[in-house]
Amino acid sequence: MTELQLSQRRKQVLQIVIQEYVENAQPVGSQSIAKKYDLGVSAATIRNDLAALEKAGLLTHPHTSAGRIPTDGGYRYFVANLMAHTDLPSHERHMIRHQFHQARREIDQWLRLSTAVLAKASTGAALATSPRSISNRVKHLELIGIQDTVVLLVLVLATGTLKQQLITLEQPIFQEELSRASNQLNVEIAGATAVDLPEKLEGFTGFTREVGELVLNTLLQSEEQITDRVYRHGLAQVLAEPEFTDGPQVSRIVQVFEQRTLLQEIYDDVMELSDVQVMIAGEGRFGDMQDISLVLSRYGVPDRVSGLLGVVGPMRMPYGRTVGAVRYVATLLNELMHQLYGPSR
Amino acid sequence: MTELQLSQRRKQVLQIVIQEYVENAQPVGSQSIAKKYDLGVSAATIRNDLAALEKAGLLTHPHTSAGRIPTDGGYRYFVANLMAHTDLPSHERHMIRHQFHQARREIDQWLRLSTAVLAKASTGAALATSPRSISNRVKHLELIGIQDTVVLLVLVLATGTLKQQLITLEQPIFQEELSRASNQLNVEIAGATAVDLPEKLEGFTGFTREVGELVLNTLLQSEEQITDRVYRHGLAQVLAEPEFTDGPQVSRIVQVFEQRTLLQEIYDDVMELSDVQVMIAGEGRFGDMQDISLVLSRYGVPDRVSGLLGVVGPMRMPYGRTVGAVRYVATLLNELMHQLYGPSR
DNA sequence: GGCTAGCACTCACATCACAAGAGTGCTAAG
DNA sequence: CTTAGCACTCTTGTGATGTGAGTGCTAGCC
Repeated sequence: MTELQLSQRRKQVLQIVIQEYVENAQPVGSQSIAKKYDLGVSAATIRNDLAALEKAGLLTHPHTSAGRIPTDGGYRYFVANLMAHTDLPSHERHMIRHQFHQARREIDQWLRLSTAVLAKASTGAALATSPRSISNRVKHLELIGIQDTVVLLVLVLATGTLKQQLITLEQPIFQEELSRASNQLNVEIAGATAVDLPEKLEGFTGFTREVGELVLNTLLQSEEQITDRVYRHGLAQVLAEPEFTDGPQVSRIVQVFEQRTLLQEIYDDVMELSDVQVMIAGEGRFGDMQDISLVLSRYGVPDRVSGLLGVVGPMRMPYGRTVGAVRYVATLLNELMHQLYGPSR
Repeated sequence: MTELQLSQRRKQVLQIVIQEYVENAQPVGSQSIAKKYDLGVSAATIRNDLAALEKAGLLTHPHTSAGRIPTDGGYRYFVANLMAHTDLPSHERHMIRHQFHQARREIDQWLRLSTAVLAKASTGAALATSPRSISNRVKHLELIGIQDTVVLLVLVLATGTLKQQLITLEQPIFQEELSRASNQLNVEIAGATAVDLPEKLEGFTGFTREVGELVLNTLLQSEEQITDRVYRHGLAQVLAEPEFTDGPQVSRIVQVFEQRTLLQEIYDDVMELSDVQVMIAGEGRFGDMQDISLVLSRYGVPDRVSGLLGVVGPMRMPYGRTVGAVRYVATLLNELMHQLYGPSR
């Protein structure tokens, strides 16, 4: 976006329009601004400002004789230049931190809690993906007979993630045989990454080799796939917002909320930037996201694990507060994850 | 419900009203019935029948001069006495079976697929819980150091389910020590149930004992909690139904769909019966489920594992088809689970 | 040039009246 | 028990009409 030159007052007017509209979901007119805010100028002047802001593409009006509402461009300008960086109030922060420290020390719990907290702190619906490992290493594997011809392969990765995979056999294998295979493999492939693994497997044949290949596959998959799990919370809340009274709108946001593929696509974008990212109406790059905004952040430990965390809501959203909430929860998660996956080992 | 005595024709009329209303979501009047279906009687007669059915509490009309629509009682009568037990058409069955056999052999995959398939085969939104084990046994445990003072406890249950739990320590423990503890415990507690375990732990002290207690807790929890995971699919689809054009309706069904607690409550009910169960408008026992129906089934292996599977939708639902779909998917899951958790071991 | 006051104009929205139509309930007769 | 007939009810759609918020523009003022 080319940087727009706006007079101080016009910036202020834009800010007021957005603030009022976010609050009341009602187009805002020149008079109500003049009356409520003392800008030292008359309604007529504000009217000129509004017209100018509209010409600049930051506002529209739904019909000739209605007040102004922000366009997606208007929100973008606001977020980029005008938005007050509001952190969550400290008592909320403390409450959230407390909740996290009360939770059992499990990633699953943390992420569930994260979405719950985020949904509560924002007006939107919260999303989180389970963390994906970066250049993961095999730490340990275990083969466990479940049925005569069914074996469970449990794979522990260096990041502490578990992967499981069932193997069906042509003929029964005894537990001793399984143990032998797993011991062999454990010695050989401990610490291996997806890159190292293939050559380390060369010596093996038969069942052991087969298991090794499976390990490799799982490893590769865990790095490619965005995640095996998406946490969601608070859809009901966001559907209560006035913009979602008509059908098409509802199905749009529900689809954004439910579709894994979208997250998959957005993932890399968010990973590039370290700060919270605001995506308004799909930023033109993503499908049908009219009137829908995302506030997303990466979380995790650099070069070890990372996931996606954020809020889906209507474009008319309290961005300051939402960004603050997402940032805070992401920071908290970072801290917690750091304790686990910390500096090294 | 006390058994109602209805003439053959009145049953037929009820059936027609339900069928038409399910199809068109429009109140159905006496004339349209007389014209479309050849009952050998005139519209006036049908009018009398409709009035009688209304008196019996099976139908209502939204206002004086509209056609009739079924009440919840009407649907219940229909499901109990009139509904044709329609299995899914065989080509659909084959397609579904095919999809299942293509999926990787993992419970997670199966359940994900189940909800996708169910949503597609019904007009509702599909739900499934991950299976819960009944009187589970410990098969194997593993202690893995993640950080100096962070240990991951991996627990494999006899059913092949994995449980993980992080343990934070006061002071570092070396991997040898961990291995020693896990070996000891493995020997002692393999095959133990939540009932046996306490006495087996008596001999242990210190860290080993601590881990043992954790295992016990996890075991207990896995039998109490409904499940750690709920699979969902197809909310967008069900929200497209005409009954969900207004706000309160939407939030009702979204809540039913999202809330874990409801499933928790219903769980035991469904477990008692072996067949598919239809729950119309909460059957009076469950909260605010006006105009919402559930079609649920148990799945799993008797006395080993079991979970919940079903569809959430509007009361105006093609029950025959939906029941058929749920039953078929449940049967399929049963087969698959049987292969895993089969007769014994 | 920027600001202000005044004023005509526009357009959504609410209200009312009115007609059309679907469907009922009732009555009386077969 | 069934049927035909008919008055009655109530939703739905349409058009007319008024109201009001808000705009856009012009002319004058600092």
